[in-house]
Amino acid sequence: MKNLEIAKILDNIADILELQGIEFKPRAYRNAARGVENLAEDIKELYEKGKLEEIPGVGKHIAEKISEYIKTGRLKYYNQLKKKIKVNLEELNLIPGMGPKKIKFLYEKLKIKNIKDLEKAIKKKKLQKLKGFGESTEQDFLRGIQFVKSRPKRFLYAHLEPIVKEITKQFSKYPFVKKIEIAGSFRRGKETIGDLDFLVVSNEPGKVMKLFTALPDIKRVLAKGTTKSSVRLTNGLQIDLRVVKEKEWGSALLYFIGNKQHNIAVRKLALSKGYKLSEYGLFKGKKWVAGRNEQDIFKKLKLQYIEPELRQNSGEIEAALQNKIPPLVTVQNINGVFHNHTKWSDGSNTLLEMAQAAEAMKLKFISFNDHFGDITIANPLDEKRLVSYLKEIEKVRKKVKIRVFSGVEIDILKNGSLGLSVKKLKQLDVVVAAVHMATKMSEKEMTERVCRAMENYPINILGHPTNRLINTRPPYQINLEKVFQVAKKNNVFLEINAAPETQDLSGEHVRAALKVGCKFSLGTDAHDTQNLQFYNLGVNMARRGWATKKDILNCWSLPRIEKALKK
DNA sequence: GCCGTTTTCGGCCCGACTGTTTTCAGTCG
Repeated sequence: MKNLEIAKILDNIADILELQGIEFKPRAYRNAARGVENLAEDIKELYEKGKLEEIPGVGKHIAEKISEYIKTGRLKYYNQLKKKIKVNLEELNLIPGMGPKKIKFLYEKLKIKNIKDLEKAIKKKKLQKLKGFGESTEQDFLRGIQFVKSRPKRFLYAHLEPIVKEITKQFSKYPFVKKIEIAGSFRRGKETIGDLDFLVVSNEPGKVMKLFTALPDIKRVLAKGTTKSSVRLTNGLQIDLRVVKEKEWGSALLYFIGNKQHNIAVRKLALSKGYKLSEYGLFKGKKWVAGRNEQDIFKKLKLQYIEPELRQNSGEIEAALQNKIPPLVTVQNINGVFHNHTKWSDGSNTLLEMAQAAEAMKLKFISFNDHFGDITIANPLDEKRLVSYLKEIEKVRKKVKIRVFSGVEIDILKNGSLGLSVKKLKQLDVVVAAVHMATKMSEKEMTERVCRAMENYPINILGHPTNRLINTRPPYQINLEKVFQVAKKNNVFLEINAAPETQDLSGEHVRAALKVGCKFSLGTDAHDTQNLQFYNLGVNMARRGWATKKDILNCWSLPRIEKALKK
């Protein structure tokens, strides 16, 4: 898919136009970039159908440019723009506090083209002599350069969850903190988080600011205002906190949860209905009409309530206008978890310990799927050990009150076959099949490999369908559209793998698969008892993909699950 | 360059914070 590639080019064009001081056009290109980015389908298909102008933000001229790029692999307009500018925009833009105006000014005055030039100029104290710049600007940029060079990757949701809970708990203790909630991408349940955004209601914002800027592990206070401050922790994490009045809570939450594109779209909708929306409330002229809670604002705008996970301006507003937002699956809907490992392969707890942990978590079932096959690094089961494994599971069943499913996570081999016969696979409750090795195939080969397995073996669940590892390993090349269709046809549940660094399928993929009519299974892929708790991450992905409890196997009743697993 | 329940022309989300100023431009979210 060229979607992201094209979105990036449109963004770059916007950057260059902005640098040239052109107004509004950059915004048009950015809107188009967001439209392309949010597409659920391959842009090439739209191009072939002549439907590029149906993309939000794409009109006649941008459609022509996209066509040219798809057709020829090049874009004249973009190349000409790039020739005109001499600076490394992308690089300089990364520095906090550096924007198009300053980049242009610094190039005109000091011929600064990139970070290296900037560093040199600062060392020679050249910047502070310029109008509008000073010594502290120099220091800010220097720190910014350091930050860019040692830039932390985006944080995993699971790694920030304890910090979010701790800060919320600590702040709630103080009587001057009436309310505190997390907003931003964390609240939207994204798999990775850039920074944390907290929202607080208090009559004494000064005290809150003081408390906030005195958090432990702060490396630097980035901004300290009367109602809004930012800090950076020693681990590189930025945290923003804003204090609002009780009356503004709803409008502020809406604003702070975002995302930005969603906010802009809602504000535009408000405008079209004669209102003005900001973090301070919904206004008719100068009159405040709503803002105490989010529901009031949605009601005034004649919108169905939109769950935070859906807020990214990818159709949720249109759906809410027609009351078509489905009831999203919740953590409480999850009755049990699939795809768990034990000491029998590469896990670190016994079958019994894992089952007891699941029972203690009030789950109604657990499914054991230790590795089977050639993945030697994971100490896989073979046919002989599988017999003992199943006997052991039988013993565990007598010691816990929850349903214990037997099964394996079996490798999908290079040619699309599995290392166990159809007959033996049918004796297992739950067969998870997944690709683990020989992952560097072409898209066509990989797609055929996975589809062939689903067509020829009694597979219940296709494990981690793209095999990505966030921040570490890209997904393998595979035509998911095709995989979804074959999965649907063969009644294979698609896994939403909930392991913190996996979270595969992603929300976007879940949504695409739902459109095909697929069903899902939430797998914890736990390798110890601690990891069992992370099924909420899978729920995040499911919710971001618009899934309801009807779409997720884990939410069904046990008799219905057993029936669905029959091969 | 895009878009339309007042518009095919004339708008384009909105406000806080910072640094360098003395009233504001630039950046950020």
